[in-house]
This record gives sequence, structure tokens and C-alpha cells, in this order.
Amino acid sequence: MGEKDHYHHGALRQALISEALKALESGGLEGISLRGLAEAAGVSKTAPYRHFADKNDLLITLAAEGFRRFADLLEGAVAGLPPVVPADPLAGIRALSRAYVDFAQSQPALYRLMFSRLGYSLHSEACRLNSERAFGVLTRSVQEAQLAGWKSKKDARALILSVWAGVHGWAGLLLDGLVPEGFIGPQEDPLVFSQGLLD
Amino acid sequence: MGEKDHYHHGALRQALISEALKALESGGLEGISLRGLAEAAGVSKTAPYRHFADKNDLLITLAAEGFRRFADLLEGAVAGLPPVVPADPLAGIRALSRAYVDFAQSQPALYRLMFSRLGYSLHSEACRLNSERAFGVLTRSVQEAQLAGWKSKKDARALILSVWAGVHGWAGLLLDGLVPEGFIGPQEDPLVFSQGLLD
DNA sequence: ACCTGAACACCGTTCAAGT
DNA sequence: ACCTGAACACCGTTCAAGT
Repeated sequence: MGEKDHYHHGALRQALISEALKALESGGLEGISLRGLAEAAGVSKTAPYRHFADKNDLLITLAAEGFRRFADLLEGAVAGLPPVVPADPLAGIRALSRAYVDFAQSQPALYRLMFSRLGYSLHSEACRLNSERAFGVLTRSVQEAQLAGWKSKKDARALILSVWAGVHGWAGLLLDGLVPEGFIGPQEDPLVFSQGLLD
Repeated sequence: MGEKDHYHHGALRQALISEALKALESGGLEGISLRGLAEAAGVSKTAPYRHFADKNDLLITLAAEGFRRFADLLEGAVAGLPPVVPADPLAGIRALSRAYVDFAQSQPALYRLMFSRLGYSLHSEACRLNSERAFGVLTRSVQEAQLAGWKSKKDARALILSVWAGVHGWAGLLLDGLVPEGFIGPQEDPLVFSQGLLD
């Protein structure tokens, strides 16, 4: 308890980010205030302005961190997979979709923030890079499925956007509580929409 | 310009709602404040509390109005259609999807509000009724498609949620500016995702 | 370079008071 | 029944000032 740290060891920026991520999941976007984060970090209400231009800048930084985790998760989900074979061309897409929905459900407020601000946040280097990394996993999964014989005549871009819309929309419906209780049992495939359309 | 209307003819509630809808489309959700709406309606900052329990109550009322328009639009989109035939079982779903996406694009802030608050707003009678009305259009369109031979062996509930996820996700991607420029030409089908998956 | 304190222009909400 | 005004506890943000 010295009086050393008015200066937060120069780590105030990171401290604010992790306080914000905590606040995001416990109280949602509306629970986040710069003043509150500053107080939680033990610093004056205006100190955050040394590290972020304004509140939106902080939110975009959170979105970038979210996309980083998101891309890591998606890449990990397909990394250990055996090569996609014609017998089951959708294996990669299925694994990816599961990870996608898992992410949205385990960190709903962060997921919402990431996509609700995408219009603005794509101007951020970190945000663009990491969201493109996530998008790359999706792209490759669809391409491999096509190479394994799935809808090989269709336009790749249209398929990619189609799969994305499906899984993104499904995650949204789940987050909004619009999927009837018990619709997905634990042993069923979480990617229910694929059972209807992806064949 | 008499001094008659401190009382707003008893129409203050409706005036606040339409001011709010205006503000929603011009400045987004973040541009809405009870105090601002009160001022725009020419009334004191606390007058709205005679008509709405709190800000969230007002937002839910807006969502209900949104779902009312949404349901009207969707019902209108399938109302004039010829009976669905086996030659083109997806005609109804296509018309519905077009209307769905049109609504989202023409009133993005309202659309976002409707779905972002669905968890809370379903406790509102008006919200539940109108969203169920919209959901009913979707349900019937899918059922008719199945009767006309489209995926007639599949579980209806799964198909309905699949189509919903697809069109909802597609609308979200469009609103977030994630669909590449020029991806949909004016003469192409706006329901691109259906060209990829719905066959 | 990094942080504080006062100040400004906003919020949502409550409550006593007016007509 | 409907509205006002003062008041309270918050916000984001700017700026001069401190170390």
C-alpha cells in the first residue's frame, strides 16, 4: 500500500480493458461507463482519456479483443480436424459453426458489441485484422467442403455468405431467447439449421 | 397559439412515440432521451413519466409498434400471392424474405431495437402478439412450401427456425455492412442466401 | 508522460407541488 | 388526471493544473 501507484505501472490501459470485459459480461453494454471503469481501476474519472480518445474508442478496442478471441477459437476448432472427405464434406463447417455459436453463447455481450459496432470498428486495424482472420476460417471451411463435393457448382462467395448468415442468425436467435426451450438437446447437433438446409 | 395545451389534448403519449420513432431513424437508439423527446413535444422533462413507467417502457412500446408494422408488411407480402405450386415451392418464402430484409434495411434502428430487446419485450402483450403474428407468416410459408414438396420429410420446426436464422442473419450482415459492395445487383434476388442453400 | 480536480452540458428518475 | 420544478445521482468530455 505505498503511494507508488498513481501511475498504475503504466498498465492502466490494460487494466481498463480487463475491467471493461468483466463489466461487459456481468452488466452488459449498458453497465459500462468510463467513470465506473476508472473507479474500479482506482484512478480518477478523467485518467482514461490518456489511453482512449473517447468511450467509443474503448468499445472498439473491446471489439478488437473479442475478434481476436473469436478468431483464435474458430482456428482452433478446425485445426485438429482430419482432412474433409467426400463422405462428410460438411465436417469442417459443422465444427466451425459449433465454435461460432459457443462463442456467442458464452460471451453474449461481447459478441453483440463486436457485431453491433462493426461498421465503425472496421476502421480499426486490430479489429479488421482479427475479423478477417475469423472470416478466413469460414472461407476455407466452405472451400474445402466444395472440394469434397458439396455444392461444387455453386458460387463460392454466395455459399460463404449463406453459411455465415445462417450461423450468425442462429446465434442471434439463441441470444435473444427465440429458440424454444429444449429445442436442442445436449446430444443433438447445435447446428440445427444445417440439418434443415445444408444438404 | 393559445395557452390551451399544457395538456397536449391528451395525446402526449402518442406524440412522444412518434417523436421517438423519428429520432430512432435519424439518430439511432443512442439519440433517444426522455428529456429530449419531452422537449421536442413541448412539455416538461418529467411529463413522460405520466405515460411511461420508465425509458425501457417507452423502448418496448416502440418495439411493439415496430413488430406491428413488421407483421403488417410480411402479411401483405404473401397476401396477394398465387397458391404455391410444386413447380416453385419457395415462392412464398422468397416473397417473405424479401419483405423481411426490406423492412430491416428501411428502418434499421427500429429493427435492431425490436430484436435486441426481445428478451424483455416479450413480456409486453402488444409485442408478443405482433411478433407472433410475424412469426405466423413465416410458419405458414414454410408449411406451404413443404406441402408443395419442398423438404417434405424434414421436421417443420427445424425448417422454420432454419429459414428464420438465415434471413435474420442475412439482414444482420447487411445492416452491419458486411456484404461486399455490389454483391447484390438490383435485378438479382435479394435473398442470395436462398440461392446457395434453399434447394 | 501521466494523472487530478473543477467545470460544463447532458442523462434517468423521484417527489412535492400546482391546475 | 396531467403537468411542472427542484433535486439527486449519475453520465461523457474538456481543460488547466499538478508531479
